[in-house]
Amino acid sequence: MNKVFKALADPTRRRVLELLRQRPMTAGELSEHFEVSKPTMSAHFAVLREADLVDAHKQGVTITYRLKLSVLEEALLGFSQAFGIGAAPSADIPNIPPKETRS
Amino acid sequence: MNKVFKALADPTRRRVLELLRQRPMTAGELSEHFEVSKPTMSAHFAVLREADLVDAHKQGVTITYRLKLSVLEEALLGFSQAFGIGAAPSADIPNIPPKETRS
DNA sequence: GACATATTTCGATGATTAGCTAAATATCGA
DNA sequence: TCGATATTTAGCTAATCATCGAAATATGTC
Repeated sequence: MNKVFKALADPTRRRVLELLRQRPMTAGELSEHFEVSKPTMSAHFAVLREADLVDAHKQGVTITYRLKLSVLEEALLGFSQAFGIGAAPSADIPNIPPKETRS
Repeated sequence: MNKVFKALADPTRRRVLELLRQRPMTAGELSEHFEVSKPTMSAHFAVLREADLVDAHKQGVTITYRLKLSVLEEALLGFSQAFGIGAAPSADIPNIPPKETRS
């Protein structure tokens, strides 16, 4: 789960995931959406793979990346529920009323 | 939103947020839960403030940090919804006053 | 086999980050 | 005012990170 959050920390990688939400795409196809070099994109893909957020499927000379939505979902939902955010079985977690002060 | 994800990328900071989920705590009180130095913790607090995930309320010599749940919620839920995850919006989460830490 | 294509690995670089100790700042109580 | 306490700022180091160009790897085509 730490790796997932580390992976989500970079805007490029979050954008890659959003692109993959629509359909699987090849590395080159994904790269076209960004202005960074292909080695850099490749490194981003490696981080996403390492976090198990995508899987890579090689067909011939191309590599197709596919979003592993369940992994993203589990991490995000799991974390959210620890805070009582989102769809959650009503947990007995006390919350603090907002107060909006700053020094 | 980028700052929020950057802030969430560090396990210490995620843990701080989870501690603050229960009740507001002072910087020193929070620091006791970790094995890093206080200046290091102070830097983590600064990142969380910068991401607007907490706010700081100075009372006398101590500074009390409080989780801004709505900001966390908005970021997490917003991102989740881009993926169709965790569709259900947070119902009523009971707002229970903090355990009195005598001032 | 030679060549083009898709992608990764290598090696380097500059930026950011987490960590530390020491020092500064601010507040409180005597 | 002095000393204790809480927290931050300053200055530093080591590690991690995003990025690049060049080279390597693998595949398909002629």
